[in-house]
Amino acid sequence: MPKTLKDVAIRAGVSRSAVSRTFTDGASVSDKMRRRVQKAAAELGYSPNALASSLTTGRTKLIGLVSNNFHNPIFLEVFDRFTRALQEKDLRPLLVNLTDETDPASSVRMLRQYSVDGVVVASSTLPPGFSKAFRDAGMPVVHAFGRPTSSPEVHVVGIDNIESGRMAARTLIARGYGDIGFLGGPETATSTQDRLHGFLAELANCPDIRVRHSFAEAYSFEAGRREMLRLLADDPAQAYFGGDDVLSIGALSAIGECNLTVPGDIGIIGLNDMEMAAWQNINLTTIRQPIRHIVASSIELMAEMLKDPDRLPESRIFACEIVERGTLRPLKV
Amino acid sequence: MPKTLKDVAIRAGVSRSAVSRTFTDGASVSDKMRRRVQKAAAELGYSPNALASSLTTGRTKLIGLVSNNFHNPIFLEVFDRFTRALQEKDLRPLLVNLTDETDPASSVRMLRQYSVDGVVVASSTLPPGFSKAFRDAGMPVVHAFGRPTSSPEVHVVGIDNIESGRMAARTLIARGYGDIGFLGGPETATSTQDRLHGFLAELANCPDIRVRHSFAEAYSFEAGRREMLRLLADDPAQAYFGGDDVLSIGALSAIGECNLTVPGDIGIIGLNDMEMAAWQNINLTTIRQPIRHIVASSIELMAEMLKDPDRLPESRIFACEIVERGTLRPLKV
DNA sequence: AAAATAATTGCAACCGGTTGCAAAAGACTT
DNA sequence: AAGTCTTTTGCAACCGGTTGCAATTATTTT
Repeated sequence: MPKTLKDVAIRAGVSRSAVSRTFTDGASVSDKMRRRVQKAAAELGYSPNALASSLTTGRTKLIGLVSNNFHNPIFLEVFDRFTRALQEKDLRPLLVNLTDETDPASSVRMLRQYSVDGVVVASSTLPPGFSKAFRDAGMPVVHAFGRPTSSPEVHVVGIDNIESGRMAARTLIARGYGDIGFLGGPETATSTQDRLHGFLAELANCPDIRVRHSFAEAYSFEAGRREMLRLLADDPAQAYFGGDDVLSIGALSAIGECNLTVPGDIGIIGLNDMEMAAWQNINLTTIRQPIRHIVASSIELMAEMLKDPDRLPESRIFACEIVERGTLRPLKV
Repeated sequence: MPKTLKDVAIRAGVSRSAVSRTFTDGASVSDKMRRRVQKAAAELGYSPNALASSLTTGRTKLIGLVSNNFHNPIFLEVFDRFTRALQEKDLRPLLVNLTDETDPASSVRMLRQYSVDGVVVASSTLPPGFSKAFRDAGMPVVHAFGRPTSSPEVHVVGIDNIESGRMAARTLIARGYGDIGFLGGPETATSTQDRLHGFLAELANCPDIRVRHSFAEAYSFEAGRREMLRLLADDPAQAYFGGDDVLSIGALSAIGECNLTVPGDIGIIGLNDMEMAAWQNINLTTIRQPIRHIVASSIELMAEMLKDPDRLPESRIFACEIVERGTLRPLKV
């Protein structure tokens, strides 16, 4: 049913190459020819088949967007930004939802079958080896929200989680808390590990502050809530650094359920600054992760890779900042 | 770099057709041949190019997943379900984020260029004509969360919004509210219109109940909050049917900001029953939209269309149910 | 106005697969 | 062992485009 190059060529009474050329920019076509072809194409309602052309050009403009974070509301923002950024660059997101069952090899195979031009992995919980699998299969990869290192094996864009852990610790120290907890996300996530590491390192200078840490099973409301309930049942700390915002909101809920107040009885600081954190009935003090910059930079990097696939892997690190709201006691003066 | 059919053929010492046949099921190949080819393929790390094959078979297994709801957290659940359901059926979601700027024609063109096998439109706010544009371009379409009608022009899967409006009204009546408001989503959305219609129809039987209605600009926290603040500033009703859950949560926030209590001073009932509605610190009474069934049914329908593209358009309507939580006063006994 | 140069066009091969058809190979009869 | 019926295999054309190359046409130069 859909019209082809040939149909247009016949209608315009020219060669197929001529038609092809009017639809590929940079090709040599006279204005007269172009107009003639465009007229015929318009009459037929022709639009070129991107997949067929990919066969010869070797480019599909398809980008695999791979994530396992379909339960953290912040990722709706992330997907929104990624899809828009890709669309603006005339690229198309082929979405891959990594469930617990999917094995890495099969998603690699799948994306290869569709000859995606590149892969964006968006996750702070996937093991680092994961994105390497794509690279090893010869695809340009950018790991957004990954763990930046000084000698990265794939491109990584994200924040310095160690530093953000320190930042959280400093914030809590400055507010005079003497008994502080780290309520982390899943223990296996690099983001959790790094944040804890920085957190403890900063507090190592403060021998008079009591510090403990534990982990929730996921970056989720329910996991945060459950872990906080557990903590509350037995001698909780005065303030916690929650693994991320949604987890912290779960913790807030737990605190409320126990009829304790925030920040009166317990303080919380989250991480991400998702839209919800600013909701007036949540009003979470948090560390802002500059999502828009991370996404924009990831896509920019991807665009660079498409031009030069041999570009050396690089880490791009963005700074975080404290967003002061209502879940920590005020700064001591 | 990636290996081709030909490479495998040479390595196995057979014809290209033979290789092709071992990778298409239902083709005639002897076991001996199949094993031989598979061995060669494995040695080379070959995997067939889905796009090239789509050229001759006319099927890409690509499904356009089109939405404009990238700001409503419920859609993360929706995307999660859709992507998984598609993956299970060996279909790939090509995500299209409809922003205010994108015109329908361009997304139609885009999806045609990628020869998607079908299009799933997931939105309760898009005008009905939108999905028709895809159908007119010859693609199988399912509009999930659309407006079901008795003579649909495309397949529609969703709830009966008129009935859900009635259900909300009945619920509020049963609780003895004498002054009731409809705090709708965007006025142009079919879902808003239908819900209001049902709501008013049901209340038409109760002349002694005062009824008013107004609209928020979007199904969003901020829009709900703003509209509720406006309403609170001047003689608010006793209870409201909020356009959807996020919007209702925004309204709850506004109520809290004015130091009023829920359900003491004002009652709220939402619609959707998104995960967040069950969060203990929100605890929103709402009408559950059976998302999982809507999604599953949409994909099922899409699969049917792929088999029989001439299938007549049908509406599939799912029932909603009240989820009783803490934002309405208890039922009178 | 002829020669030299540049821009445009069509031919034909190719991208990586699939598939109808006829030839070749196997399996079964008798 | 020859003859018949199936199954398997390869050939070659095709899917809808792109592109190097040579031929053609237009433009400039002298």
